[in-house]
Amino acid sequence: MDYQFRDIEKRWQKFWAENQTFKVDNSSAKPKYYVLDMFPYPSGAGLHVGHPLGYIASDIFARYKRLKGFNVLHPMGYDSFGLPAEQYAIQTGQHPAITTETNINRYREQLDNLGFSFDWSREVRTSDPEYYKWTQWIFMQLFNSWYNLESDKAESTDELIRRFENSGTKDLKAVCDDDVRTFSAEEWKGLPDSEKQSELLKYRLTYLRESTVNWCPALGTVLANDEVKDGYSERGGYPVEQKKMMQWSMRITAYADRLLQGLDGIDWPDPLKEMQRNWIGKSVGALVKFPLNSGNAIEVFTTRVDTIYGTTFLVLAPEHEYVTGLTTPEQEKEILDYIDQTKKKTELDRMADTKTVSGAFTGSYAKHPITNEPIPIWIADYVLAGYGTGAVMAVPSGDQRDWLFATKFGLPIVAISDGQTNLDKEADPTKEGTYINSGIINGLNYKEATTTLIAKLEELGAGKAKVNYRLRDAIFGRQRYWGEPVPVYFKEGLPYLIDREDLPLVLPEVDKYLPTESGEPPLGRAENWKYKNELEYELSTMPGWAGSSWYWYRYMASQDDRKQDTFAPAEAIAYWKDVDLYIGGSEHATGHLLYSRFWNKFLKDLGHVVEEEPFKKLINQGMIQGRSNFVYRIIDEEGRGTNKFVSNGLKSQYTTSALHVDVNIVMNEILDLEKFKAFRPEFANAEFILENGKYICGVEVEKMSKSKFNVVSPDDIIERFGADTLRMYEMFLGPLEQSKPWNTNGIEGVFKFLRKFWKLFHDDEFNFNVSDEEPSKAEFKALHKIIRKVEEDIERFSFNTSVSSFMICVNELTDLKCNKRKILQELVVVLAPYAPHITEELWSLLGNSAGKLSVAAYPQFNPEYLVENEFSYPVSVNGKTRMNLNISLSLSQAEVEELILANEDLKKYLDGKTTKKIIFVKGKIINLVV
RNA sequence: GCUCGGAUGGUGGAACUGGUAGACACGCAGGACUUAAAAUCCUGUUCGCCCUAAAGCGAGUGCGGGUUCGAUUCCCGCUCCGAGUACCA
Repeated sequence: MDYQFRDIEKRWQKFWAENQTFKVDNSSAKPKYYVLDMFPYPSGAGLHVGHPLGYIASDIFARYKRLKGFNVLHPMGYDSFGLPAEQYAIQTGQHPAITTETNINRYREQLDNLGFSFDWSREVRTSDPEYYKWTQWIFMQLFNSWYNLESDKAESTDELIRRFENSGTKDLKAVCDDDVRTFSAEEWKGLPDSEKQSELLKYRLTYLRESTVNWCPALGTVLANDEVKDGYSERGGYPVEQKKMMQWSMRITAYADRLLQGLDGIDWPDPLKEMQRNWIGKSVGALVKFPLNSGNAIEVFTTRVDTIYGTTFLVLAPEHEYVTGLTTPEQEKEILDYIDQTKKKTELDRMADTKTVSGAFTGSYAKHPITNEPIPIWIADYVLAGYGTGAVMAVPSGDQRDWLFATKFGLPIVAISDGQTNLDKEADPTKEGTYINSGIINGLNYKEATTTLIAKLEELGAGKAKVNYRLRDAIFGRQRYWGEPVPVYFKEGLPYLIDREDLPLVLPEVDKYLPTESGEPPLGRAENWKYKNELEYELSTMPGWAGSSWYWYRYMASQDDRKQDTFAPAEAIAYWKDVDLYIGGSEHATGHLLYSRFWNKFLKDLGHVVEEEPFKKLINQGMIQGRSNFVYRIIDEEGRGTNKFVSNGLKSQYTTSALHVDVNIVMNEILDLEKFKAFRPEFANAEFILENGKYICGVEVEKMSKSKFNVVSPDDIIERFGADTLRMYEMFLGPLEQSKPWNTNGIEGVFKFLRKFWKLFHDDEFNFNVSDEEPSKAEFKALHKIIRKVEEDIERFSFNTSVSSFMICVNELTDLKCNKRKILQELVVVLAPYAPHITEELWSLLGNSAGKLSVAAYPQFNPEYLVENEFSYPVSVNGKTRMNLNISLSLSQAEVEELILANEDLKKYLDGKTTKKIIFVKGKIINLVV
């Protein structure tokens, strides 16, 4: 029979499901390998052809590793809490759980059609109470932990309380809020319980605090920094403003340094690591206090404490809390005007306008901490309230922004190093040279000066070394419905954890998915929803990233394991350890991938998991963009659309308007006219101006979306060509990491390849016909070339080149008319990860036991079949290739040279010149230098 | 501005540590089979010049330089495209 892909694929998908072919055990004599995909949010639109790209790659890799003798964990699940289902619920009143369930079923069907080797018995859904029970449990662990800087890890708050009881805050080194109190053991013991609790909250790794947050009025919720892009919400694109609110936060800053350190040891793409480094934004410097007459001091952060003698003014952010107190009556109008002016600027204005220098003088002075000289205090919007201390010491000779400011306002610019040049034109931040005009550091170099100054400032009590991070603690509450309830209740205004036995705290039913009339989050609508029937629960839910920050551990728990009272049994974690290969998009660089590393480190500190980093190797698959097709409708003189359409190549002769046309009725830019008339019935009688008898469409790359008619569904492709073709074609498109527009042109090449492959096993009448004869040398060579090539390609994730190589191999075997079992059976195994259905079918036709292909042994590469004793050398003269010569590979350089110089054909290229030198690289090239 | 990535035929792309640039596939052109179409198969296909053809000559991997016997690959300078990020003190 001809290659009946529809029948073959359905049959094997059913077989795998019924036999649980890909179910994996938590113990095995084989080495483990964990291949993970970033799990999808099940959106209502279903999968388009771009989504499975990464899944196909990971599935090929997982199947390959199985053949290579690994026990492979390859699971899939759904990140099923999130905004779209809730927005839909607001519009329609339908419970998000129902929408989510429908979408998941649709996703599952589409994924199944692609023939993935997932172990579905381990599926997770973040919105399932049996799953989010453990998300809540982790939240409780964070609540009950603090970060001990001495041991450099998280520890239980019980331990902290014990310390307070024994020695108060003496010698305590902890990551905590700025406003913690110092107290003795006695003082601690004397505190009322409520004050103890409110003090402890300042140390907890998840805490409630009044802070400035990103508030999105349209979504009615706060957002984390990574959910805001250019002042708009990432989801929906609504404006975001700053607002002070009481909010749950995660003390991720405690892990800033470990998050940075950990990047060095993991195999991730460099751009992604760089993004995380920038996001964490570590800068090493010093905190310096400039005393005020009032007895207070202005604290600044600087990375260049060595330039302190060059400080000629201080600049505060307009929002700085001291501004009002420092403004003198004479300057009051100017300052108020300036603050007013900056307030009017939106975030976007401020970003766009970085050229204009502006500011205002407060009229007050601070004292230089070392020289005691008066330093004028200015305000300017180039200093940001949210970074460092919101104040800087301005050193115009060393910092370009300070230089511009000083030049504009006529403030002095003092050189501080003999290495500085051109100070009349610009600042010179050099660290070369020795210091001048710099008191105690005159004559010293950069390193000496820094050490000396820090020691001096510490002695004076005026400063200390300090590492500053750009990373902020992550806001953890969302004023939304469709998320995990926070397992917290309130008593006298203070938060307390619910009992562990009460987990999961199930999301209550509400009448509407909107805030209450008094502005409370939707959970405020739940009736009779009280802890122990009397105490208020927290009404915020957790953000989208909560459930995805630990999900890879839940996959380690088998269905049986999930009956136990743990998120994953210790033995399972000890066996699977971490993810060996993680494939997903780079858009999660500063969100999911950072939070996951944070929670992983935290769970490691508490001894629940074994590895410091969760994802050993990570690959970002490229985004598949849409590729839109257009038809051109001719516009008449009155500007109205006519019933005529002109082909792309002739459109310049007319006035036209471009209309999107469904890409699925266009092949190689040629429009199927009959299908077009069916697609747009109002143009059923349209006339078409053709070129060469064809209507050629225009092309543009855009985002894939329904409104642009450029969505290509995997279901349609599978119906026409089969899943094996789709899998191989997606790989064939180009390097995995590269973004590219989807283009179905060319898929037939892959389909033809699979048919050709099928034909190797069949005679002209399509009878199965495989011979047991001994293969020829050429046949062995073709096979072993592909064995080696595919192995090399998979190891370096170059899937597109292996598809080409398969084509070459099958072309060669077709030319050789090879139908030898010894060759074909091994080829079936090598191709199996890419095209699992057709290979399963042929594997069983070859008489092997059904379904065992996925654990067959990967063929052993034998280099002997590739040994050549002759090579056709390109012979070039002065680097220009002139001819090819077959020469035995056993000859020495001297023998080859002799042969070359004796060659008559070559003489005409030498043009009578003498050969100066012969370059001979064995098996590569011969080059004559004349 | 800074950081990172990229630029190769009509198209997607290949060339892994410097060694025959354009593999593989699409498209296109021509041909075979067929009453015809579809399917399949065969031939050609970087560009330019010369040419009935065979063959030959020249240019060629964004641009300009450099290193080298030899550069798509390494170095320096630039242009354009994409991503991230931003008065970060």
